[in-house]
Amino acid sequence: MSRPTIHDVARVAGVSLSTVDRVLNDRNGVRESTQARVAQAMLQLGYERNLAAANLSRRRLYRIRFILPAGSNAFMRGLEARVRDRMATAAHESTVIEVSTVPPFDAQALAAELRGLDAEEVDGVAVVATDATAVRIAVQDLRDRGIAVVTLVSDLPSSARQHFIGIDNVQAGRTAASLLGRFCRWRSGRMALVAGSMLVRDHVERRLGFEQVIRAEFSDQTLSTVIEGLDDQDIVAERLADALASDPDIVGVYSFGAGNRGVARAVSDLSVERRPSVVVHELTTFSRDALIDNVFDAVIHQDDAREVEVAIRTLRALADGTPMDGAAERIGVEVFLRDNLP
Amino acid sequence: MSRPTIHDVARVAGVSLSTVDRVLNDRNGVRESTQARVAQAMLQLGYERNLAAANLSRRRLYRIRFILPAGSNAFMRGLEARVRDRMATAAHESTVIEVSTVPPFDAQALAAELRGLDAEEVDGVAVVATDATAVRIAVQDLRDRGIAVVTLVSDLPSSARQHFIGIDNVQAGRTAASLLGRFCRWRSGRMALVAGSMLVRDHVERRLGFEQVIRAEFSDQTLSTVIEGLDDQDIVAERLADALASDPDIVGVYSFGAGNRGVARAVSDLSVERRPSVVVHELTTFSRDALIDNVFDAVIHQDDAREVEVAIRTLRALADGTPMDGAAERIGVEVFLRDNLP
DNA sequence: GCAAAAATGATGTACGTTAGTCATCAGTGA
DNA sequence: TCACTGATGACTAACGTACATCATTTTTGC
Repeated sequence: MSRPTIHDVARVAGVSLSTVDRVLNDRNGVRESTQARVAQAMLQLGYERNLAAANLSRRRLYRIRFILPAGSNAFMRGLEARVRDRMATAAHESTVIEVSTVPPFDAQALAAELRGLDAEEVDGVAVVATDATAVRIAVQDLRDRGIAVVTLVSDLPSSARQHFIGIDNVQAGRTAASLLGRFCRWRSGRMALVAGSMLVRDHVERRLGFEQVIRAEFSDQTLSTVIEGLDDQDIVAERLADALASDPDIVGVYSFGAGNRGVARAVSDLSVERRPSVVVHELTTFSRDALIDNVFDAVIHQDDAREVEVAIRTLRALADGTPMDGAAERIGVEVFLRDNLP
Repeated sequence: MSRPTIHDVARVAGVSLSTVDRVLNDRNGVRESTQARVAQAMLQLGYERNLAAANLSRRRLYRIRFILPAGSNAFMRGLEARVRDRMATAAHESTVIEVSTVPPFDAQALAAELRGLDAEEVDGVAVVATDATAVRIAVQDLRDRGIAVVTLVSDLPSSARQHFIGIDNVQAGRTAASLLGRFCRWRSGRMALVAGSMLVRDHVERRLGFEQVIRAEFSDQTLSTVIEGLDDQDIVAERLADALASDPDIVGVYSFGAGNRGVARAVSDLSVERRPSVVVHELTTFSRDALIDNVFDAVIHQDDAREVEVAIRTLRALADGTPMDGAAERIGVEVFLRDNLP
């Protein structure tokens, strides 16, 4: 009828409740042979521990820490807002969420923050990683101290982090190229790229993916040099406007850093026939409006609320030792046009 | 420190545990004035009942029934598979999922199935609705008997269902047009539409959305008459091939019913220069491969696994009387190109 | 075959809530 | 003043698990 309990396991294995408990929470002092008998009984009954009851009994709290870069980056501030939104409902699921911010692009500061975490106070960490050896070491150290670690938005490859929750930026760049290539298939010309800073790994990957696809699939399009906008809308506006003025063959623009406002300004000065197709990153109130006004053609997006949700679920599962369905929790590269806006 | 319990509420309100319990589970026999005192104490403490403990105590089971159309429709069979995938893990969350299928497009059969549901056996129903008055009445009847109802994939507007979980098909059609319009912006011509059966509400809506956007935004494109493929790949292949042969101006194809294999066959016979841009619905192993082979340009998709997940969460929340975050649970119109495939 | 050590059992309390029984008390109408 | 009703409190067992303590049994080493 209903699910078997430890009582059933004890009965079937012919041992006492205490022994089942000892096996289940692997305390010492149980003979191998009886352990096997208990395990066998569990298997036979299909016993699975009732997590709700267990957590109630041991007053378990999942203590999760988000570590995000400080600063004015709109995406990060949005992400932080999503985390804070989630804190209230997390309480109902006996999880406590804390957020801390560290100076952006500062590996030492991040590593120090990670080192400061205490296993007595934190079960798991979701961190927007800065790619550096100091950080890798700090992550390994956290794991050694029994703290679960997932990277969020920016990965830290070949480190001890247990999962990465974010989009594949090469794929994002490829997707942008796939869109722009099709948008401009029947009027070949040049594609302009607007980067934030090419020092950021994510941006390098996006560019890489973009160029891969343009070269392989849309070889009648050429690539112009990359405009570095430094994530500043005024610089973006100026440099992109210059490029568009001096090169009338630009038929597509892919901007993969911040500074969407600058892109919009540069583009909307042009007459409609001369306007390039434009693909940018991150859906915000601004980029949304720009889509509706037909200034942008498409926006590549990652769902920050979902990333937060998945991070929490993943860290809880890691704390419980529960398996996770990786496929279901995957964060995809989303495409928004003016007509499928949420 | 930790969350307040009913004990705290009792102490603050100056009443016994029993009385708090009476108020909480609104049993009768509590004076208005004391009810108010208890309510006040809860407010003051920010008390929120521990659902896990409550459910443990009352051995609550969430019993959820999915009702899907039978038949060979690939999307529905995929959906059913997702539901069955979810059944195992649902057990850990004290929810029991059942599935039943009814003859497709048969309002009477669906209504009868709904009528047969007993509130003693089911807490909530997720139903792929067939749009008919008999079904509306049956839904109202379910609600009257205290059973929660959500519609899945196909809505039943102006009925008593509490939520709709699925995509907006007008939006899906608009999105397809937005894509195809941009894909073909620099070579105007004719857009071919391939429907399943125009008797299905979803298909009507998709066509509507598509035509809206083409007319309003891409007025240099014309629309050819709709090809009815009857969700049969052979018919689709034949009729679409005919249309393409007789009308060399077809630059775009939007297929919004089943029969993707037929579309692929008709299109891939053409030389590359004459090939139209193609947008179809639903990501499957087949449409996935067709994207990779550049036979299809884009696939409009709804995430069935997510729909199942959201349906379960929604029905549980309805059973608990817990509020739901509608925005977070929204099902969006997804766009897949060959480069952002999962 | 004995003592020591290891393994197991028995039992109780707790987690926060539900749900029941029974006793008590204040207020009501007659 | 009596009997009655409605409101309230006190107490208990349960849900499935964790964890601690102490008693008892079995196994080991010699």
